[in-house]
Amino acid sequence: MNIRVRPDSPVPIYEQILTQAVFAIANGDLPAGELLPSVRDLSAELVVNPNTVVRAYQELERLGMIAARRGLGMEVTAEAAKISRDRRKAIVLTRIREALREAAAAGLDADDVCQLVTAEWPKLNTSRK
Amino acid sequence: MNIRVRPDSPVPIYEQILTQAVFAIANGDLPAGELLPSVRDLSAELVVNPNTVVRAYQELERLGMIAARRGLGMEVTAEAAKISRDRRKAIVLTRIREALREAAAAGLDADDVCQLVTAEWPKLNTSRK
Amino acid sequence: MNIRVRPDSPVPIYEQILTQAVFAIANGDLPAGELLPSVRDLSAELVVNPNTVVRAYQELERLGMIAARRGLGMEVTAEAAKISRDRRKAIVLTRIREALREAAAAGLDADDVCQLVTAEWPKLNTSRK
Amino acid sequence: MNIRVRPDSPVPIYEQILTQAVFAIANGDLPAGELLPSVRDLSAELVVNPNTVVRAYQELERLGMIAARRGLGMEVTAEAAKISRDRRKAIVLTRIREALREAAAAGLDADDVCQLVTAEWPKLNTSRK
DNA sequence: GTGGTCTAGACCACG
DNA sequence: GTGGTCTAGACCACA
Repeated sequence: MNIRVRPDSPVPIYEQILTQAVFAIANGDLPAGELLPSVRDLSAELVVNPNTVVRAYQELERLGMIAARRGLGMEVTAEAAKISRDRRKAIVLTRIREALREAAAAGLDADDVCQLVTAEWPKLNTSRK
Repeated sequence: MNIRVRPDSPVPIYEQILTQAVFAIANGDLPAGELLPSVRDLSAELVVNPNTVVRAYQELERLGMIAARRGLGMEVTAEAAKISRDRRKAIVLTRIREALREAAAAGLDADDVCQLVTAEWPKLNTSRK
Repeated sequence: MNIRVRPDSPVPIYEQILTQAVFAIANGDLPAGELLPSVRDLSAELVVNPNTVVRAYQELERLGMIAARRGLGMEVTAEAAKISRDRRKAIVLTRIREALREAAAAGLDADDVCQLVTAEWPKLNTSRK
Repeated sequence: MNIRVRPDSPVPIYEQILTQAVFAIANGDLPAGELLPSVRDLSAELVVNPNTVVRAYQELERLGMIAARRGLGMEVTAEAAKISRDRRKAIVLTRIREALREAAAAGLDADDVCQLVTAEWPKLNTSRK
């Protein structure tokens, strides 16, 4: 899964796991039918309490992206890819709206923001190719 | 002050007050020497716990933007304008960077984001004219 | 709230709390704007671990029936009544479908089931008036 | 045996096998003296863990409906027909009582439920003709 | 005071 | 082995 967790981040660990799993599914790294790493394995790998992983998995299950196969583990569902892409889009839209609201309150206009965006973009060290 | 608080926002109420005060000072709405409304008055106006206002004021004091005038109240300092503009810039930059990081993780590029910005901008119902 | 929990029931405690809260809201016992008992109070009253109550509350929050008021507690939302009634209906439909499927597998027909229903109904000691 | 298993059902797989075996015996599809399919064969046919079939068979044995014939397999007992009919009745009654209890809690009355039953019945895609 | 998160460790049903 | 539930108790931010 290649999930990495920053325990000192303000964003909850279970949410970090959740988000990275959503993106992994959206990217096709976790195809439908694949079994997720077991709660115990992943918690050991991330050096995190099993319950924290459980919570992330439960959220994924609630979103319909994974389903429990009793005695086997959690399986990526057929609809997971679509759901994950929708959710990813929603996450981005929400964050951008929040940022815009604050930018507007700061007295910036749309052009200012676009300039900021194009200026800041290259500074991001993302995993994009 | 014309501060408006959204109690159901994910951002803490004290931080909403803080941010709007910073912006008000940066815009010149609160010139140096001006007295802030008393904790009691503002908390009553915002229908908010007085402790919440106290915390916002403490933060402003810590930032050097207001100072206590014994027996009178909290006064906007001479350096407040400069400090507030720096901080305003930092706040907006931070938020935008966060949004960009997630947008990049979702596979968008700079153009996509600018399109989003210009599309979303008019939908904001801010207090700007 | 008048919630009662049977710790030895096969249905999870958090789900018992959840279901009874849903019904309480649907019945109007918990009007919109009302604050739920605090996690600590309810857990003490039910002689149950606070986390168990937390889980039930989180589920209610996810359903949009309650919302956290920071520092105050959990508040019944305006839409809670409608949501709870919908959910209550869905719960009943699901259970009846499951029972019917088994009844059909047992070789009963619709008339047999209706006879069973009218025969069993008076034996229920419910809280209905 | 014509047993069909739904792995994603909330009811445990071993219990699905058990119930359907009980019903098969009650219907006379499995007369006394008949040999059940071997654990190995049935688990292969149902694409299910052999231990799951073992557990279902153990339960049937515990109920006195089948008995081990050393070297041959599991045989339907003489008393199986009577036992199975009693149990079938109990199973259906239990499920219906559970559904009724919830329907009552939701404020429905006996007529409402009967209407639901006759409305839902044709929608079942059972193996019945 | 409130809820939110996390850890540690237990027991259970299921396969 | 798997996940599901529960307990006990800790620390934090917020009001």
